[in-house]
Amino acid sequence: MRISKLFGKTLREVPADADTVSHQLLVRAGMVNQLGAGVYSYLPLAWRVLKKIEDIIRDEMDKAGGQEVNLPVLQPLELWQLTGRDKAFGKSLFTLYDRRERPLALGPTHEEVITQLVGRYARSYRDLPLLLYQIQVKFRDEPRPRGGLIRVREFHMKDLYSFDVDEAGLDESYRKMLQAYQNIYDRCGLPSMLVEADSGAIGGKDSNEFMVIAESGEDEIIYCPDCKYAANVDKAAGVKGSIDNGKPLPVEEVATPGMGTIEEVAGFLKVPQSHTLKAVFYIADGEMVFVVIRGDLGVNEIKLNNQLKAGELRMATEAEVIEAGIVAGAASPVGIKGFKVIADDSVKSGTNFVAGGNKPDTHIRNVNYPRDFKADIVADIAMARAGDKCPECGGTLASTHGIEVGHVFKLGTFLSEKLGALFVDEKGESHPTVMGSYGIGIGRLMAAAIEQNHDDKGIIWPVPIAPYHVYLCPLYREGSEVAKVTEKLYEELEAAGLEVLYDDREESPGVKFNDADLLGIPFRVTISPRTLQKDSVELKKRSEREAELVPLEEIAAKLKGLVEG
RNA sequence: CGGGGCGUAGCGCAGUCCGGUUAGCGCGCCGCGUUCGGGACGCGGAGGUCGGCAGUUCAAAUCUGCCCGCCCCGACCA
Repeated sequence: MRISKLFGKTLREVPADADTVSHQLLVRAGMVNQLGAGVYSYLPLAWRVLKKIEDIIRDEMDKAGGQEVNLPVLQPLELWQLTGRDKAFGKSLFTLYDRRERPLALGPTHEEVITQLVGRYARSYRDLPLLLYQIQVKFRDEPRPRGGLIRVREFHMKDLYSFDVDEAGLDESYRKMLQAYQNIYDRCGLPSMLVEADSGAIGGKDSNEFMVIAESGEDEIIYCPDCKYAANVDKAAGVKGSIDNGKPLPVEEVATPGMGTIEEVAGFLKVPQSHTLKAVFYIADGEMVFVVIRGDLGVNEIKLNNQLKAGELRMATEAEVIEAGIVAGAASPVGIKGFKVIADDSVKSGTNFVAGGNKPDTHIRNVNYPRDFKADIVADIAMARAGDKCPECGGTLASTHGIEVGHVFKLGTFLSEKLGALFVDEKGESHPTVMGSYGIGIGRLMAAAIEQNHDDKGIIWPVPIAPYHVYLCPLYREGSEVAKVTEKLYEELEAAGLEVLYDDREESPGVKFNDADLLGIPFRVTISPRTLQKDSVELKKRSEREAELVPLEEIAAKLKGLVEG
């Protein structure tokens, strides 16, 4: 490809509304253009990268036994109402009406469609297992698109769905997909991390995410440096450690004038925050919920809602708390009545806690569970943090940030039951298929690759997903052979099967080199009167500082070797 | 949806507070010439509903109201 003909233009200045590195570089390189919030056009260079990623994914899906299909984006809303997931997705579901006023959704994912489809065709255990996938556009009306391609409203996704006769089959399909995903990230040159995850709106039981570690990542990951344990903070279960406060003592009221927050109370009474219990209030589907947790810990709302299973969960406002007759600043589970009480299991981690007195300016010492208060539910609802102990090996947990580039779910049978994806077993009995679902965001993967591979000059593409292999860069001089030799070399390289971006513009060397760096093509070949004096060209890897001179007749073979790695 | 910021040429910005000539600057773009190993230079040129609508005024990019869009921080997810 000759740059003079390439659609797209590099920018010298950083676009004002991009502050994520990958976003800035994609725009500066002339690869993407924003149309609206979370909606982008992909120019030729970006599209080549996306296609390369897709090809790698396709290859791995096919190797794992997947069959590619293509499902409708336009889906009757009715189908979503059948599974109740129209509510789970809520406003993220793009809906529209056809000319007969019938409601439709733009597919945010395709479980409903494919489950119904499989129910029609796979009627026997002999038809299973099935692994069906597609690479196609998805629509999600995200509350807040951000970070360029990191989080968008229209995006390309590979989604695969597995259908098995039983749990053991699902486990096997799931295992195959984990391996295939690992292969995909490896082949894209991206180090990925497998973490435990919450299943969110998709639903289901086990769930894992693949993360690419990056500063700009939206997700916090809690992991153990000593073993394999790693989980999204939404899901992570840190061991909280116990608080040794001696044998349970009788409760004792203490005056705490003006002390409202845990910090103030603990400081005033000269006890660590971990020796206190705090009360936090939520509204779950309109009902006040009283949450108790050790003073040094934070509530993980996702874990909390996994206990409550509320449609809408939010913190109560101060007004709501007061209206409920709760003494803000000194609220306590001790003696409280008329609320659903959920306690974090940290209430069992020690003795003789300080808790609120349910009277203004009053706290109580020596509160012990379950002697002094009861809870409707006691479960882990705390936010795990670095420094907690690993639930697997007891090591000390650490935390980092990551970009979620893949998410897999063991769905089970709740969708196949609702949508009638049933099969008949050897005995002639009918059962719902056991499902799994597996997604990779293609554009996000590209953005993650840039986040992971760049420097202050631009992108540094891993070879397998680079838009072109070679940046052919002649430095013209009147009366020299450069133009002629370059044209010949261009043909030779292309004939050798290399993908060449040929900078045939009459620009100064600085402009060409800077564009080469910005675009991040892995190998730059410079031809100038100087190199031709030695019948050579200059070869520079984008990932390295130094260049080397390579004889003209060897360069094609050399590049071929480098690209094929 | 809550909080913060922004909207003037393809991109980056000034001008707006304090209304007043043909609305500027840099980059990029077009033409000619000189340059050429890390974003060269000269000369000439094209390009703008000042986000939109309404209002105030002799006069609005500038003041007022309403609306729209975009970015960032929080609750959601590939």
